[in-house]
Amino acid sequence: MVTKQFSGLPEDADLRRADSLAREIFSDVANKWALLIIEALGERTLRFGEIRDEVEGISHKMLTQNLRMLERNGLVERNVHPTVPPKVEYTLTGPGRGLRETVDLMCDWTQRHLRHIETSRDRFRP
Amino acid sequence: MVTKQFSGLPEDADLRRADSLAREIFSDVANKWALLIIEALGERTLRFGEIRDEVEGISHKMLTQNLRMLERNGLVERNVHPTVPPKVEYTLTGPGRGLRETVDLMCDWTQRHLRHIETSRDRFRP
DNA sequence: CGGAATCCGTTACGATACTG
DNA sequence: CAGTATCGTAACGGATTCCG
Repeated sequence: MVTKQFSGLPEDADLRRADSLAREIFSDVANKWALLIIEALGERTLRFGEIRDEVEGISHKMLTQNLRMLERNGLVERNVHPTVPPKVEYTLTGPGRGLRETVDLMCDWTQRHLRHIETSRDRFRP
Repeated sequence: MVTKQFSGLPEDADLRRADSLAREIFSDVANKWALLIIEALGERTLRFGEIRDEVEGISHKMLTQNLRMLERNGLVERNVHPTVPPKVEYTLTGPGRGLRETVDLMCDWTQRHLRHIETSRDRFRP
């Protein structure tokens, strides 16, 4: 994606734009908290507090921050119920579920290689 | 993966260990630079400088740092040729190539949703 | 050329407190 | 309950320099 080389020609202008957009999105999405939130949501609709309970170790602040980012990119849908106390629900959108599939695979990969990585770490001498 | 709830029973001890190990690995791997390096390597063997040229925007420091981390986790193999000037080559290991497949999918996903995300961003009012 | 170490500004992040 | 704001600290990350 990001590894293309461009000439100075004006025709490349939109290619450059697409490429830097791709990089932006990738940077947004390729981070620990975002991926764990997406994984936690899965096919379900969860409230703010429920996500916080699922994603262990995440702080209130990081959760809101990442949820806003995911919403901005159209990967999660935010539904506010005007009740008191407030109830806010989050759901993955179509594209969000698509991304989730790749995160699933990454989690599977992690599980499959726990042992290999553990022993590799033990062997590793800087 | 990370979303399990444990009781206080001693039998859960190794489950906890595996879980926290999984989290560690996930945190290592789910970051922008690591994934871009893995993507850049692909099936090829590349020298340090070649990777730096492929992964645009990465600094000398971030590259060495992430390569060390990937090596420690057994995802890349590092080969030093004792010449002068030195020549150091990096290749994905088996597990590394496995992870790369999931990164490929994530890159594909990014490309497929460029437009959707772009318009979602335009619409988004905080 | 690749790597380590240094300096230093920027961001990430947690803790806390306050609002509707 | 969810969100915003503020503050302090720790980690990130870039630029630079020196070494094999």
